Amino acid sequence: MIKIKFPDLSVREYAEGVTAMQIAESISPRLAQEVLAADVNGETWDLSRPILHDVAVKLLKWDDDEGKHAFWHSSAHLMAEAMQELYPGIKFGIGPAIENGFYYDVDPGEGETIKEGDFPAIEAKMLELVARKEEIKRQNISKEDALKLFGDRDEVYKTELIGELADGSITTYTQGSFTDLCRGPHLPNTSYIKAVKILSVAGAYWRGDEKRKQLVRLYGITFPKKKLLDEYLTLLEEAKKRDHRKIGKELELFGFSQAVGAGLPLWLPRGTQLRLRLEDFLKRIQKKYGYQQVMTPHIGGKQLYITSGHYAKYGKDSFQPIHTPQEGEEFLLKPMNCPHHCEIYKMAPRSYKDLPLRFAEFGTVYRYEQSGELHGLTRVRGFTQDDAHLFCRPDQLKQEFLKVMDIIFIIFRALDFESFEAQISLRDPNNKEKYIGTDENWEKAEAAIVEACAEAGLPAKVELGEAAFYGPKLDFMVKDAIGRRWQLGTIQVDYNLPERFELEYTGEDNKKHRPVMIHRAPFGSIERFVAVLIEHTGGKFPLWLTPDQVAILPVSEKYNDYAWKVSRELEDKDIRVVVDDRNEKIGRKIRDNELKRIPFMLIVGEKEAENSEVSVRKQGEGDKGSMKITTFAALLNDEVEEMMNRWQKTKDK
RNA sequence: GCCUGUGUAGCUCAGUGGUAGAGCACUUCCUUGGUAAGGAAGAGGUCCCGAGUUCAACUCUCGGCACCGGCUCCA
Repeated sequence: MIKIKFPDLSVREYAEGVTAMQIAESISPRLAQEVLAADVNGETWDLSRPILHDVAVKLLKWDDDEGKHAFWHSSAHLMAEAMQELYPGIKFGIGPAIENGFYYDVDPGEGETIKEGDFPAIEAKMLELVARKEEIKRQNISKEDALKLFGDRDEVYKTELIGELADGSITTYTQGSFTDLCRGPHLPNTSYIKAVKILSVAGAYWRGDEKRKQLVRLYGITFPKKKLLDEYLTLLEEAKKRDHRKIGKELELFGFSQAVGAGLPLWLPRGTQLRLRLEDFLKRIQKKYGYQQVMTPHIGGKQLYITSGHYAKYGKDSFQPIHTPQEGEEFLLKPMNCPHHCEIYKMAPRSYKDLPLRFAEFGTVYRYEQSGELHGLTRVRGFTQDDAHLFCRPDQLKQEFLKVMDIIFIIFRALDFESFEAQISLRDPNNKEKYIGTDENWEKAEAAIVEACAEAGLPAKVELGEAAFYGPKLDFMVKDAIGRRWQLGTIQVDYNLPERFELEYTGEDNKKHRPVMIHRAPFGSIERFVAVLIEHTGGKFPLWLTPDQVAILPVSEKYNDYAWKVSRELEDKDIRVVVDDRNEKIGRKIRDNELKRIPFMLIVGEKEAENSEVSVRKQGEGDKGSMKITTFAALLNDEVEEMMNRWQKTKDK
């Protein structure tokens, strides 16, 4: 007998070799129906894998991420099996579960491809295999057998993967006629999968390497109930309505013109108003934090970028130099502001007493992005960084870094950006030639970031190889409407550019010292920030308004007639806030009436309540979304102090 | 840059080998405080661009561009 411990710490005895499925059956038939996989001592196992020792077991269901993961991983195999039947000679790459669903990379053979029109046939075949209720069997095999098994079938991608695995650690999973190299875990059989949907097809390089063969990647999703699939598809539809490109067009915030060029946004009057509001907001915060505004030109001499190292790194992949007609000089459209700010630093001899110096600029930069990369406002070729460069003494570094973090948190808090992820981006230690500077400088810079995060109590994920070529970064990632992650705020520690630009200050000891540089942009780029902001609020974010465009009308049953009159008197206003005193009916009446005469209006719940929300609605359309009235009012009136206090309160908690 | 897909009125989209439609929006007039109202008239399109096939192309073929979903990249 062996002892099985459960999450509630209870312990039961079972015969040696018991499976998680048998355990589930012993608890309840319902559980046995719902369980998908099992957590065995922290590892996810198949339900049918015999348990031989005393262990802690947690039975995983659809609601557990690991349960979903097993479900979707098996679904990937199911799709592969279907394709194997439909496309003889197809070769398989990898097919993992992902955040929402799964994909499989396949090579359909020379000149062959799989198109959107083929999806229904694959889906039908998958459901056919589901109906067969094929058992999914796990097997341990030797490396030699694995190489032979997949080699015989000419599965070149699989054999490449097997070649890198250690003998003894190789497992395969088989269902019907399909066998895959796989670590698992998987569902007991294919019949768990009740609803399938192939979502999209894309090209994907084998092992993510641009120089290797491009495979066909099919994305799909499956569910244990048909209803869940419908709900998911509805959710996707809803998310698409929050797309910043759609809302940006509807609300006339920004646009693109083919004549101007791809990836070069045009800010329309309303969008510009919104953008200026955000810029002003940040400027006011920065003023309180001792920043000085500077301004630099949109081009810079080529030598500037040779000095910084950017030319060697990105010169070929940038907009090419601009030449003067007579002198043959070369200028680059500036892809970043750092070199210009370094030159500002050098305009005067600096003393240790002058530091830190904080130069801020809303600097518009131009980067050549591959055509396929462009995406709304989130990835463009011309954008404005809310940039600043801090030059400080080494002993001031951590304190300055923490203060920058504060600024980012004030902004995120003010705009209700609760769900961000912090990422520490370090260099790839196996690929040091991609970076400039000495190991010593890198170690110092990386340690500074890690320490600052620890001190601020900020949980951050560490990613190797994601650093800038001149220094490590702390990045703040936020998801868009359909779950894509975008980098917004960034703070970078840099010991290298000060060296390259030979920046100095005179120390207390009357000797020359090298300052440390912090690059930082809380929004990242204003374009991207606005995009994500729109998607988070569903565009219910009427910050393009100026205070004189807004009227606040108190509305309740007894104010009905009054509101009616006032709304007529205020016809020249672009927008007004209706404070709906908890009377939804009246609110709706006024709202609809208003819509006849004004382009936008805001509907508010209780005026004083902290959680009260405003929403914006365009004539002829439904509600677009909402934001907290307090946030709205504070931003509208540039109440920076208020925003800073709100963050301080959060921090104190 | 690479692999699917899309590109028709301001917006959302339908459509055909014989040179274009709907709804909403827009303009004018009438009607109307209870409500994104109703009625009448009207304006608006080198059907993304270029080449080819054809008596004839918005429609078919090829090339380009832009956009969408991914891959790669992202200072």
